[in-house]
Amino acid sequence: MKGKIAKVVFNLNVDKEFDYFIPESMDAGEGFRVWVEFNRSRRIGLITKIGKTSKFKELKSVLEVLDKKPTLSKEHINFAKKLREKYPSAYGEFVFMMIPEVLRRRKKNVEDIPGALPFAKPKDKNEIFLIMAGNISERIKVYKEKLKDNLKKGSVIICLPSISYLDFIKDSLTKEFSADLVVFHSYQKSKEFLTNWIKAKQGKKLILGMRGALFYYPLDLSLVVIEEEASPYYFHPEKPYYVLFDIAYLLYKHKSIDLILSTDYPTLDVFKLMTEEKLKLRQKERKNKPIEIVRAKTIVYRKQASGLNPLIEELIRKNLEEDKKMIIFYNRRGFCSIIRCSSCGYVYRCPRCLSSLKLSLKEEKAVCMWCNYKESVGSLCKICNSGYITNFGMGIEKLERQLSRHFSHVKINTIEEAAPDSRILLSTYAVLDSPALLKRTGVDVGFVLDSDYFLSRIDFEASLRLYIYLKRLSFLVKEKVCVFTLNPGHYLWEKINSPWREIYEKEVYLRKEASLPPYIHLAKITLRDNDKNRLLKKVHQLYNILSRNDSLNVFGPVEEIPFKLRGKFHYSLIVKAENRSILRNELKTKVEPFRRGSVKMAIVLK
DNA sequence: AGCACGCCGACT
DNA sequence: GTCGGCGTGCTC
Repeated sequence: MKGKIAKVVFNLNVDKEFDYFIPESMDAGEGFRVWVEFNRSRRIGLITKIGKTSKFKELKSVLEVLDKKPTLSKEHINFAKKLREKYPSAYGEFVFMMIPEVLRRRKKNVEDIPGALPFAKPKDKNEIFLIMAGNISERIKVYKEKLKDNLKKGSVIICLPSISYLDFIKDSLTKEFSADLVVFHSYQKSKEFLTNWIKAKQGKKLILGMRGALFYYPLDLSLVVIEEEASPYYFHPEKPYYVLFDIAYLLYKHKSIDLILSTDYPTLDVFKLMTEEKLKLRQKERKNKPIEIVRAKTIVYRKQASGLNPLIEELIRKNLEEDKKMIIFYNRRGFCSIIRCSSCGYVYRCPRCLSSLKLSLKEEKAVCMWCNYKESVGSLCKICNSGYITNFGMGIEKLERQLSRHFSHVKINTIEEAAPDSRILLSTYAVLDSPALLKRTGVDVGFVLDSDYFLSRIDFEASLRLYIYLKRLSFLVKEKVCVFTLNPGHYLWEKINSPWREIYEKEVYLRKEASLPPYIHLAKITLRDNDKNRLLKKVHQLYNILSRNDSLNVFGPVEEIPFKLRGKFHYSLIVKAENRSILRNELKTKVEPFRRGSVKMAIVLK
């Protein structure tokens, strides 16, 4: 067929362009959204290309052109194509990632989409910087000048791990920058988001957003900053999967932008880039306080009596005498780990997650730590009605109570309830993911009671994560950190107070020896479904399909933690490959077609 | 993503 | 026989 032919993509898991005939009367080109008939229904497509011929004999006509000016520029369409080549998702899915939600689905005309900006002039030289300092304010000081320079030339995007960082960074930047600020986040109303998107297109903007913001980059983009570069939020496990750093790196390569990775401690991948001299390090001196490793025979409990470990008790007493303020880390929320009837043995479990419920004293209820299901617990068993409900295991609320008994003259609280006169605070590790709260409360000494919680996990990233947590803590305390461990021979402890590079070098060496990222590529595929047998059948099928490829190493299936969440069971397969494009092709051709029926899938790429 | 088509086991 | 779940293929 001949005439003016539009190559159209859809927001579907179909990695193809479809040809449509553009009637003479219509004005449409690359980047325009169109309303077309597709497989017995009507939907929005986006024109990626205009052609003169099609190998199809009968083409359907474009029903309506939805834009007066292109929604996406040619550059954006090409960028979607690059992403398609890198990741297993479809062309159209990436194309539609780049336009706001309102323009994706509804048949909605937008009158005032401004025309595309001209291409930004490629820079003569562009660079990657790794900025390392203990907190965001310090890091902003380091890259502030770079930010100003780049804003003179074009737009800058700062990516944040989560919305909790937004207000802080907005405040600290607006004081210093007169540039127009645009904020993107997924809680914005669609109309507001669209307005911001249009505003960002006009150029020379300072754009703040989460991981998704990079997909909406303006054509004059000059610099991308990734704040908290090591945050797990930057690995997007749902469709379309991507790793934020990869996308920023693609922009660095093909668009010649500058890239700033800002963090207290980097991912191992970024460290590897550093050793290969592919980036420049700007490091601010940090005064980390010493970390002491204390060998413990039992943690928290004394073997027999239900009392505190005498070692810990003694340390706390000593520090109280010296008028020190302390924080104690113990990674179990709630009061206990199991609630059981001592008469019939019934254990309170979450009906949706299969996990045992924990007692929460504040709410006087049994709570599921995974899905927040709550249930009242009386003093009598709800099954046999004959008695004693007892609880087992240690949670921070129980620890708080025990400490209060031992040291009744001082104020002891969890960190969320910290008061100015609290002498001992209790916390889980979660607070170290955004340590602002900890910084505000200010403590002298930190105790880490269950470091082994991390070291015993079958997770190749767990020990580096523990290292980062401990270092963060040692940066925030005024005096020192005491870490209790049952495992004093662990390699982490040898160099815990050495310069950070040494532990990273050791970790890199171990990863190389064990064939783990960043030396190989890894995908963790998690399947979920409410029918356990159907799910198991599926996951074994997938295992068999993937095992046939000799260039892949497939492990599993393993039960995820939590195994059952909100009624859905979770199984994972780990796939390792030396070659990234082989892995990508297998995910695209073997794993993606598997995404059918009720079984749902998430993939984390490393 | 939807939707049709076709295969196979269950059941009035 | 025929109803329905589910695997497979297709959409310009």
